[in-house]
Amino acid sequence: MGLASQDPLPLSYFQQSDVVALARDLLGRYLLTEIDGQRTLGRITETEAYAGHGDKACHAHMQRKTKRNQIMYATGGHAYVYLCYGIHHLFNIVTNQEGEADAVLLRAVEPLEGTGYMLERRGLKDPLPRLTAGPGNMSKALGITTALYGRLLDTPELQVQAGAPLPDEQVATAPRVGIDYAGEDAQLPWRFYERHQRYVSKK
DNA sequence: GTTATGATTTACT
DNA sequence: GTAAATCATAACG
Repeated sequence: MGLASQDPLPLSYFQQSDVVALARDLLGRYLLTEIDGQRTLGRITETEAYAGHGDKACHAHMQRKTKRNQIMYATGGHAYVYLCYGIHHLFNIVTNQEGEADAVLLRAVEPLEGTGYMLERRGLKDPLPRLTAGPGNMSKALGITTALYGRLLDTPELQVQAGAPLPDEQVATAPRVGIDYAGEDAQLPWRFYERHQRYVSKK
């Protein structure tokens, strides 16, 4: 099995102030989970940036603070997981400093390790793209649920490793998905994904 | 207390 | 193309 193990990126990485740049930079890096003793590793292929109070698509728009989104106001490096449509556990990484409610939504990974666990969790026989493409599918494959709400991303259970950042020519941008209610902010090109990659939710 | 709804996915016409 | 699934949270009264 294993690729050589890597150290997790330090929490300071997630405390950068430019959430859009960070969403782009996360492409190509490795997301590791070890839930219930099941180790899975995926290469990040799709992300979206949510820019705190000034972003109409963000749960923290206009400084909105609720029980659900309060962790967005913590320091970068916390996990923000919430249940969407009563079914899907969507996984975000909180970024920036305390008081700045920015986050990056992780939407897809390419399976690298523990694919058997991912297939079992998803009820699939083959590693079709939908195994880990799409935020709900990705979380389910990696065992991420709201039980991880507020967890720091520097533990054996949940971490991001350096991986191999993507060169610009392999990065595509697009408007974010499923936020038509956000008016003009729905047009912002804050979705990032790897070109020519099958483990991506939409072209 | 009651109601509306969603940063989605899947199945079906 | 449309619709159902499914429920914790948020908004409202």
